[in-house]
Amino acid sequence: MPVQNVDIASIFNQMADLLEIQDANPFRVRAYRNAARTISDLPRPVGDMLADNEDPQDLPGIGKDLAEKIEEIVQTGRLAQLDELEQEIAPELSALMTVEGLGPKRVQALHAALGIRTMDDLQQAAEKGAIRELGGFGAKTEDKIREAVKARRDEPERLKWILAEQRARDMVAYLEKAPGIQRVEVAGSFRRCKETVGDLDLLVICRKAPPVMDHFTAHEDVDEVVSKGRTRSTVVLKTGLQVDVRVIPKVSYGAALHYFTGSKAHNVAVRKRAQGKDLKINEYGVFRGDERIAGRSEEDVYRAVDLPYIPPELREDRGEIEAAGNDALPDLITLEDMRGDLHAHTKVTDGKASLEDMVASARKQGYAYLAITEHSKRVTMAGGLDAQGVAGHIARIDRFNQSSGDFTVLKGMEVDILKDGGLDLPDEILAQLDFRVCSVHYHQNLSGDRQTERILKAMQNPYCNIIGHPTGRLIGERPPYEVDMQRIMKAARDKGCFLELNAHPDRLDLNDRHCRMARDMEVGVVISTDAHSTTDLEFMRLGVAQARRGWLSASDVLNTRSLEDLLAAMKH
DNA sequence: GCCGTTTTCGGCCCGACTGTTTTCAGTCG
Repeated sequence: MPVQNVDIASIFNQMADLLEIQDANPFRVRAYRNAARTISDLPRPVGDMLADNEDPQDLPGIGKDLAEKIEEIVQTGRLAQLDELEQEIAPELSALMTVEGLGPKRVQALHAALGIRTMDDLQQAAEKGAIRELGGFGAKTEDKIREAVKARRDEPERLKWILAEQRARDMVAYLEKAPGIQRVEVAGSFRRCKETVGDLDLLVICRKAPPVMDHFTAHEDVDEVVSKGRTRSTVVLKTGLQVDVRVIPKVSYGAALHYFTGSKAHNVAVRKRAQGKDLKINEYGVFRGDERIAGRSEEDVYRAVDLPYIPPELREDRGEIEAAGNDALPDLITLEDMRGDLHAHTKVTDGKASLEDMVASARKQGYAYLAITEHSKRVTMAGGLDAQGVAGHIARIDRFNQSSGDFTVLKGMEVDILKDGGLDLPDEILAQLDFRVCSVHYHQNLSGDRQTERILKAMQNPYCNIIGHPTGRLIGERPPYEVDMQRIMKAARDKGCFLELNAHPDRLDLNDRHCRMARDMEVGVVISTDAHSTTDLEFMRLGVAQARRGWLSASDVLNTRSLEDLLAAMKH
């Protein structure tokens, strides 16, 4: 089993945890954490990069030492220095730091004074009342630790973005009813449109803060008030979702929005840039000495450090600051750029709506075309079509298009990629369609090599236009297939095949890094919703958000083009 | 441990809230 990037990242994070407990140089600790983040952000396995003679030292935050450690991990699967460190410090201690309110110092203190190593030790000590006796700890801290250990057992998953959106809307509507409220905005990873959201960060402009804080913490769904201050409060809802509210003055609005939108890594990089110009950035503004020189809008903040506005979706410290500095930010795709949807089902197979209703919904989206891509016969559970079924499908759409005016329904199929890489319908049938989306549905747990070969084989077929949901992952439920995306993309580019960004909220597959990779490798992307109902077509906005996170412009995405250009591009 | 448009050494982002501290350390984001 080759070493995955997550394995390297996890070893570096473990190093950071243990060094931190050991009270090592905090910047050294940070170096390990930064490296872990860099590695897990990479679109392809580090092992492959090494095999291709790429130097890890070219990566940001990776120097000579860490590059050697990476090589060691790739070759041996372990890091000798971590093994040594684990002789000095009990490795289980790092897990204790995941308890809310426990950081390296307290974990070390608990270990030294009470011999606490495991979560069970911690719980027992808290129940016995042993912790409150320790210097620096008290009754309240002990209570919090006891509660935190308990709460940790059923820690909530990160919410899919679309669910976070619902919660955010509810909370914004509630806060808008607070006395003296002037403006409420959602920041954080939600605003950056990350595929999952861990907590909600809400910013508030109001006349007086205390009544807003009272209103907020009195919400009927609040399970626990974690903290409540003059300008900042945190609660946990009964659903387990954490919500932070911060009250900010108007003159600081832009600086605060920037600050609380993050990502943390992006903010650190921007503040560092500010330092170089003798400026200081915090959530209240941009300061030269004591003088506030910017902060009312985010544009002001960026302008103060000589940068153009950077859209939230790009703020991950993945090169956007450098690109902005060089005036090389991508002109990001928008929902308005989309001219049609290329993956949808009707009730002929497993969809819920008729062709007519799907078209009506697509027209409402402002589209010029919609592809109906029914399942093929192998997907029996969905009532997939055989050759005869496809003939009926084609006839139905031809008939519909005769009276559809300026709107066109495209004849597509979602063709199953069989275990051996063959397609689930004969070529002479496939030839009668406008285009084909080819997807893996079964045998999802083949080895990485076999899965990759399978998809490459499918792409050999001249009728394969689009690879549907290329990694098969279901967010939070099913991991991606083990495919070598580098090879898939290379082949897609060579064969003029497109990769789907499936916009369904459970999938969002390609992910953001894959989109970025497609852009860099000049592979065409389509954004499709895989709609099974009329309302599913609205998932397009999630797909577009993901594409923006992956730096895609309209020109990178096939279904921003006119029908003529689209069909021409499919012929290869 | 990384890094360099004043640097190969000496820096490394910044502030709110809490609890136990009587002036601040720890944690968090």
